Amino acid sequence: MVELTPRKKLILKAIIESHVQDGEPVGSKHLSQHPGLSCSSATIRNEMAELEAMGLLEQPHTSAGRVPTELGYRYYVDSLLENYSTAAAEIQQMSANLRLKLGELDGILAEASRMAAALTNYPCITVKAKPALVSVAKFDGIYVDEGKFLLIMIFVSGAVCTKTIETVPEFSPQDLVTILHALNELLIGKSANEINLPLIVKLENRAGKHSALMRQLMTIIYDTMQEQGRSDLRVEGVTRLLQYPEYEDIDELRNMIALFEDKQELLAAIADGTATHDESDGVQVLIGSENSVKVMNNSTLIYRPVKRGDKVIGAIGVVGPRRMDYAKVISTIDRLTRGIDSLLSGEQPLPLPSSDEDSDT
Amino acid sequence: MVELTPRKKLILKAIIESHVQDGEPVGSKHLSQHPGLSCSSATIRNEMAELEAMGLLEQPHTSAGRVPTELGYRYYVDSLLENYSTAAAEIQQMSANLRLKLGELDGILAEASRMAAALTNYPCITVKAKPALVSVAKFDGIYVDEGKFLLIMIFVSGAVCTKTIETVPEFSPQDLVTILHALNELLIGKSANEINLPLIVKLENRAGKHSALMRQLMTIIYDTMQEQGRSDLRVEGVTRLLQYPEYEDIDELRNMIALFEDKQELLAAIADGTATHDESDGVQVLIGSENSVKVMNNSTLIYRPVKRGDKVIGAIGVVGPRRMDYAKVISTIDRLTRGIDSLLSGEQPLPLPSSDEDSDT
DNA sequence: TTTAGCACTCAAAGCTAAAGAGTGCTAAAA
DNA sequence: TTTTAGCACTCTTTAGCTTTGAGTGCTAAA
Repeated sequence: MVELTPRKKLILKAIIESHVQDGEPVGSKHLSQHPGLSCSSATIRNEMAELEAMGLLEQPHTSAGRVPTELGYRYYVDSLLENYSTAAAEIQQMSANLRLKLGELDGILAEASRMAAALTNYPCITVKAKPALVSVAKFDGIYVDEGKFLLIMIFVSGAVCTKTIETVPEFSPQDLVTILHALNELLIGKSANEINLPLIVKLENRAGKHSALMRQLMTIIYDTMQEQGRSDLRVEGVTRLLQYPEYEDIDELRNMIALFEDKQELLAAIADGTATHDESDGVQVLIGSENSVKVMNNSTLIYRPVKRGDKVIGAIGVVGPRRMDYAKVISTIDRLTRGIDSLLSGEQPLPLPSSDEDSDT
Repeated sequence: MVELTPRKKLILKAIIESHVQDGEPVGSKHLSQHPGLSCSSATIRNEMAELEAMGLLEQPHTSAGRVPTELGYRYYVDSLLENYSTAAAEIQQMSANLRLKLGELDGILAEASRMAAALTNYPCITVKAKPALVSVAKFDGIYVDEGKFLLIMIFVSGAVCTKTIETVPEFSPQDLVTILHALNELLIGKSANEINLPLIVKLENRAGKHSALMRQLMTIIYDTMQEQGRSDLRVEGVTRLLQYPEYEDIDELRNMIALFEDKQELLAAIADGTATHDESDGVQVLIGSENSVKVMNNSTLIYRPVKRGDKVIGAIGVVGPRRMDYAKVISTIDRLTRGIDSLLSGEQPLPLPSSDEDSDT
């Protein structure tokens, strides 16, 4: 993209910011009152015509003002948008909640999702990456009550899962020890699809009179392992879309929601974006058709991977209309995910880089 | 409500069922073709006029067909609706999932909610009642890894909660034993608001060099107890409302969603309904203004309490337009909640009463 | 290079007329 | 006494038409 003259930059920026605020096309007269632009509407019309010729603006129809194109937004995000900063206080306050959830990735992602949605006022999506390999490092158990115990699975990934199991009252603490012994001896290090019939039979034999319980446990363990191994995508706060006139058309809304429910496509879009766009470390901004999903041609997806050490273990992002408050969203996602990165790496305080004057909420 | 003549009953039923299906007002001509009604449209017009005089029907405007009033639906549900029955197979199949979640009330409700929403195609709400008293019966723990352990809280209600705690690597299994000892000695049987400063100080002293950890644990334990003690309302599948033309008006939809997000009002409505309506054991049907929430004047709320033994521990319900497939929804909620009742009481198989010819889906 | 002026375009809003669905009433038929 | 056919009437919906006004592009002068 060629350099623009300073005035063109100013005009483009003003148009985008005005449009982001009220969603209306921006006319030359309105723009001529912008402080910092001391020229007549006619001059601005000329400039706008040129910006349109470059593909940065467009008109919904001849007698309307200008609206940024996808390319316009892209230029804005890449070249015109500096020093975004969020209300650091908000994040800091909420990060306390995050730290409480430490140790459970699911919990962290869920909490972060809620935070991101609340801060940006757009629906938030979280992705949990598929772990390379799922197997249990250790089984443990706690006898709770007559015939009721807690099965604890500690995975090699460090994740911990617990399931409450209810069985017959005759089931004794000693029986639990026996069963845990068997599980630890035969299932450690096995992946879900290595659990085959001979293995199950062997385990049932070890369980003696509680072989029925053992079979039930196998189902539960198998399901839990499957669940651990699945990549997972969640959407939080879909209903926030209702606020934006872009989705007042009920069909647009329905399409979007169908997309959220399908999940596969969204996952693909994110994988896509991560692969193709610049350094896959920073915040990714996919505007309109830049992401491959047709339904999202009028929407923007902004997200950033979450890492533990240097391994990507998920992503957190936000979906909204193309007309989006990019500064705010990018900054929020950036802070939030960086905060999680460092939490996960064990650094204690959530870092709040640089000095912060709050942006508007 | 006075008895209607058989023909009037037939007409009312036909009108409601036709209207439920397509949402359009029903005209006399259309109705005269109904098999079972062998009279002219003029006769039907006379009957309809009388039904309207009784307050069972109304006209959106002079030149439109008739639409059931709230009272009309009420009469239909009370007097005209017999032998509803669901696709039993569907429920049976899904009940397997339910049984897997046994032991965690939250899990059961969540699963049931998903089932109800899927079966009826309306948003489903679940309520967890506020338990009379929350206190921990026993603390337990499992040392997972260097400085990482699982804290297990067994509540007197039988609920079990686990939290993964990450602390300093120096933290040894022996330290865990010490801490559990202290917790069990000082916190058993205490309710959340009995945890005061002297108690905390005592606990921190017991923790020795890990007093910071102990303080962190107190926060977590306190929060968990609070959470256990809260009554809780969740809504699943809000977006299903989009299917129904009643909510095509975006404001109607917004109001509804705001209602779901507020929760207090909905809780009140349910408490209300349980208190005022017939035997509080069966399925409750609150049509339009019968529930006190103004926003729901055009909607219906159908729910039934869930019990363990004879104690109400929650409720599961469905929200949709007044024009609702009452037969199907009532039957689904009834089966589902009865199934859960008996699961919770420890009876093994999910009972599927009576012979079932499937109704349409 | 900038600006004022002016003719032109086109969506949005309002207005009118025609179409159509459904009713209530009356009078005749069963 | 009940049912039915006929008819005038009401009122929404739809389509087409006009008006309004915002915003533009172009031209010519500053």
